[in-house]
Amino acid sequence: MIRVRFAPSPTGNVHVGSLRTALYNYLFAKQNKGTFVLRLEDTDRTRYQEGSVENLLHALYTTGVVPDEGLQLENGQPVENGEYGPYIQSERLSIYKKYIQQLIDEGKAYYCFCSKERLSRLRDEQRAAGETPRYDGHCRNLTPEEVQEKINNGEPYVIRLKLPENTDISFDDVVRGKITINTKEMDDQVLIKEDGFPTYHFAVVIDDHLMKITHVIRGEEWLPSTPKHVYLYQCFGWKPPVFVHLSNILNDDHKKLSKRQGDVAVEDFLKKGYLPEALINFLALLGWSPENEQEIFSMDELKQSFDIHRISNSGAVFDREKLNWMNGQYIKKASNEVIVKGIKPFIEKDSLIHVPSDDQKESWLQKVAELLRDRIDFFAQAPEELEQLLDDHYQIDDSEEAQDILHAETVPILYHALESKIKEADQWNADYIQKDIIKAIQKEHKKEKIKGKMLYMPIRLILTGSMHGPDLALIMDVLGQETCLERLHHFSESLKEGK
RNA sequence: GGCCCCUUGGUCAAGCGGUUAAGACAUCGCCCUUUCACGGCGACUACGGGAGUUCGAAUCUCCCAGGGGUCACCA
Repeated sequence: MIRVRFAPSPTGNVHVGSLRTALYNYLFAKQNKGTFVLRLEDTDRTRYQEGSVENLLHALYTTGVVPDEGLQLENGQPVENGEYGPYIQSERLSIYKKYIQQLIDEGKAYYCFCSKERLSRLRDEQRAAGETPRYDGHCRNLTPEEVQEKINNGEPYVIRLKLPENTDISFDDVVRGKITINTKEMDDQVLIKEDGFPTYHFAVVIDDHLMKITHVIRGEEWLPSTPKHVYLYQCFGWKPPVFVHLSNILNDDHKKLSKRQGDVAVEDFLKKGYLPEALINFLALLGWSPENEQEIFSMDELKQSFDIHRISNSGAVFDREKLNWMNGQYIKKASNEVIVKGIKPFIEKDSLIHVPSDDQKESWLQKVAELLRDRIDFFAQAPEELEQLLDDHYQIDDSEEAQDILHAETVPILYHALESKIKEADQWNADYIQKDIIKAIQKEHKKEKIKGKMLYMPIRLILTGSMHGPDLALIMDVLGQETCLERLHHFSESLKEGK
């Protein structure tokens, strides 16, 4: 039975890199009918940030990376479910206590009373001497009596792992292969901190074992410390899990993806109007590739195709352009409801866009959604795409080409025809506008040769101010009968003033 | 600096000893179209360097270079 886990710290928003790690765990579990556990690693109380658990759960649930066990959401509230709990490390202190005692009794861990000041001085000296900073083993060989005395005196202490000297420790990583590191290169890692909390290195081993985790899929920053974890498994006589270390997601400059260069939190992308499905699809392909050439994957398809053996071993640059393209693909295929829901808040927030009153709002939004679906990559782009069309203070393109079109001799004829057609229109929809207004004008003015570019372009310029834009009938529909007339008159006024 | 990992076009990447070295994004061009967008077609660009092994190497080995990660009582 496959059991995997995602074990973040509650230190803020969920990074897209973390989401990818969670996703890979989730996909691997699902395709093997396994269990995806969510555990909270909150052993550093100083870094805890209010609201991060809610944020975490929200990100996971809206993207569909839903845990089967551990921390879950029920009626909008975080709860813990499962038989291997608690799933929050700060609630497991007594468990760690039991296992650390075993290590001490067996001489595999020891008390250390060195002050942080001494340690820091030691590191500085070592660094200055060009050495790798390491603990010098000062407290490694204290007698039980000495230890007891110091404890009785109330001296603060930590508990360190007693590493064997000059011993190779190896393990197999699914994406990297066999990795061997000698204990000479390792430190007597602190297992229990002065405050009694375990460090990550200790808690992760105890919890993964107790929770029967079979595969540890995590970021590559853990690769160098994995031998410590492997050694701990050996100390307890436990079978280590299979390790899968994922390469980092990088910025354009090939540094670790960071806040400096734009959004990195899942929430940021959701807020900008990226679809969760698209984000998941994009992240899945960032570091994993399918056997065939498929690009667009639903979550179900990912569950089918995902393969931990096809995870790539080099860092991947987070290409926002490609994310945009992919999200655009999802928007094109989305239902009108999804698009309306997505664009609505952005449009309502934009003061330049005149949104019709409530009774017409919904149908208007439907039309706008149809107009935008092929034109935006994510919903936050909706306003800028609409502004040039719907802003009351729009300016008519003053380029030579545009002005030439507007001053063609057929324009006055076209103007009057258009005005009367709009006035007498007894209905208003794209179909009617196309057939009974635009095409009708073309038919009725064959002899003046009002057709093609000289038909569409002046109307477009007069009504939108721009030579570019969506299908004319669609725009006029969205603009509305009244606004079209207003703009028509506004144009004729400006013409009179200009002359 | 020590240790570990990585290295195919600008980006994501396929490739597992013999290929014209896929595909996608981006870029550019053409087509479609009233315009823009969408879509279609096409072009452009890649095996970090050097030694081996081999009849043959992007694929195997070694060295070098570059990049990244890590060296906390943070995860």
